[in-house]
This record gives sequence, C-alpha cells and structure tokens, in this order.
Amino acid sequence: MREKELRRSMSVLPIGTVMKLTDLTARQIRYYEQQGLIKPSRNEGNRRMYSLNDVDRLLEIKDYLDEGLNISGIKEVYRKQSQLEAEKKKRQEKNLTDSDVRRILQDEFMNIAGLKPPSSTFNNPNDYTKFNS
DNA sequence: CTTCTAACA
DNA sequence: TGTTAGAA
Repeated sequence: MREKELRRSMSVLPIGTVMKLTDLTARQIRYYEQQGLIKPSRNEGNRRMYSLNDVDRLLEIKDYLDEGLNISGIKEVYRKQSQLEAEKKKRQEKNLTDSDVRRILQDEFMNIAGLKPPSSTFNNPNDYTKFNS
C-alpha cells in the first residue's frame, strides 16, 4: 500500500486542472502556496505541477476557510499536526529499539545460563520470571 | 491556448 | 481576492 502513496504524491496536474477539481481561482491556489500551505513542483517550463495530495490539501484548506479559520489558523493546524506525527514516529522508533534491546538481553542471559529459551518466554518478552531461579 | 510574475483604477 | 499586462 506504499505504492499508492507514491502515486498520490506525484506532481502531474497543471493548475488549470486543479482549478476545476477544487473550484478555486489560480490566484487563490498560488496565494496558498505563498503561505506555505502547499508546495507544488515546477516542470521544465516553470509551470506548477500538483499532486493528488496537493488537491486534497487545497480542498481541506477550502473547508477550513468555510469553517471560519483564517490562513494563520490553518497554518497552526498543520504545524501542530506535523509535530504530533513527528512525536509518533519517535515513539515508534524508540519502541523498536527497546524491543531489540530486550531480545539481545535475553540472548545474553540464555548464553550465560546455557539454557534453551522456553517458548512461553518468546511469546512474552516482558516475562523474565523463568530466569529468576 | 495556458500559465507565470508583478502590480493596482 | 479580483484583475490585468506582458512575457514564456
């Protein structure tokens, strides 16, 4: 399912198509870009090329605007959203690291004790009771 | 013909 | 945000 995300991030739509898809004027689309809300790529002729994700983002921006939020308010939303995702990723990385450490630690114990690991211990890495004797 | 930048009766 | 001029 990662291939799908890759396609959604491909910049292949000219501003004219995005205008029809979002019902926004070129002026508005370019303005939101200036505000850093979207970052379309440019083709060989310096023309903006948008991705499906950009279109979704623009549609989202339009909704926020209708809900009464101003540009700075929308910026805040995305700013906080990015930080939450960053923290989430760090947590995941830390958990994976802890998991690795636990597995390595268990291997160490097994070697020192010259024991073969009980299957129940593998099913629950947090259970060290088998090693307390 | 489409899009870009810059500017404002 | 709209609109427009001149260039690409």
